[in-house]
Amino acid sequence: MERSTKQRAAIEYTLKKMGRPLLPQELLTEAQKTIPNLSLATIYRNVKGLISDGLVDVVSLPGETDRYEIHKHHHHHFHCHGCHQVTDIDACPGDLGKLMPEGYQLEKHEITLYGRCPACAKSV
Amino acid sequence: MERSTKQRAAIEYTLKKMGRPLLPQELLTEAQKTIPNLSLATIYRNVKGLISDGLVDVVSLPGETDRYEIHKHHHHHFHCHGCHQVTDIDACPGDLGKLMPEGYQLEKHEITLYGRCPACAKSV
DNA sequence: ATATGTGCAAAGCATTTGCGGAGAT
DNA sequence: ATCTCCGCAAATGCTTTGCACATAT
Repeated sequence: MERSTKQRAAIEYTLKKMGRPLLPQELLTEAQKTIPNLSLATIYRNVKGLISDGLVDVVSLPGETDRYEIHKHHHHHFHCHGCHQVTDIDACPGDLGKLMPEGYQLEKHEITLYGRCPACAKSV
Repeated sequence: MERSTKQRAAIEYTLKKMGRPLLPQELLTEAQKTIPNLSLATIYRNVKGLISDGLVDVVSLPGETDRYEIHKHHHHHFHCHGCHQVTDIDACPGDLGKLMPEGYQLEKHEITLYGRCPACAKSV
């Protein structure tokens, strides 16, 4: 049975407040503003629980440490080559079932876009 | 300047022969059939070099160790929830530029499809 | 001959786990 | 009172690195 602790509440609140994918360390630093001696292990344990509950999603990019963000409606991600920041993309090309080979069942999909954000596009 | 060693050749050859994303350990085991005392460190060092040369691509899936595969024409991946095997998808929805917010520059994209392969679809 | 690549073992990180104590029910 | 959760520190697993030797050029 799941208990509600102030740690769990602070972690969920922080993810909700920030609204973008956060690294475990970013999440820790931010949540420590509320609970000073919060530990990284607790971040990991609670995030795992929040993911099981469908409240949080993992954002995993090649060569990058996994980030976590509060669950939103279906969306995708943009990863800037310049500043490495991850941005939500609230659009989707839709039906990808037509890409599937015969016999394969499609359950979900993820799209990651790479490039440069407006700020980094200028400084090239 | 890059040298051509038998280790590098064996690693490239193995990736080419297998034709699917391989875990470092799988790649090591397979390439050791040619070079028995090949080390994992050499796998990593050479794979990194092959990636820089554009000969190999990283296939990164959430919660999974990165896999490596020989560079092919543009394609995507399907990840089976049942057997965890990764399959190439030789199709692409094309122009995703329309998903981009104003001012963002799109350089490339990756699509990962999740579901069940024919074998695993039956056994549910 | 020389500089780069290799194997081995140790070091680095991100993440997980064991444990005694704190806190929720 | 009980059982789960927390903080801390140690452990784990993947990847990188330092070093002495081997090898391609």
